[in-house]
Amino acid sequence: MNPDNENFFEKVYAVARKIPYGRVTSYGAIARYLGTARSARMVGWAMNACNGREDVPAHRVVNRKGILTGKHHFEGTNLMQQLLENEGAEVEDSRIKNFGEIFWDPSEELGRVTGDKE
DNA sequence: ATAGTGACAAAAC
DNA sequence: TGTTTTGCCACTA
Repeated sequence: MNPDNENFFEKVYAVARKIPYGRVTSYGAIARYLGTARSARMVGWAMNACNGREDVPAHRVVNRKGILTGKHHFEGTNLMQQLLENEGAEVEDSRIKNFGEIFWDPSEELGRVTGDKE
């Protein structure tokens, strides 16, 4: 199946699901991987729709500052933060302290296609 | 088809 | 230095 066949949202979910445990990424990173770097807002919006999708770890997706911008959309007030801390992330004041350490870039980890990097 | 929105991002002030 | 504004693209009404 071609991911292109899926809607933009589905693509976002696909990448979000690929986020490894204890890692986080930014909306822009996902958007860029999808080829729509300027639609970072769409990524976040897709997350909003993913509210009912437990398959999508939206709590691992934050803005480029490592701030849990979308925590307001979760059930509790700090549910998103709790989940991240549970995964080993150092979160304080709704912000990931070691964001730069656990940051996971899809375009880097997933690598592009062909597998032939060089 | 038009208008409005939205969990971002980066530039401008 | 922090705050404000625009841009951006895809989706919904």
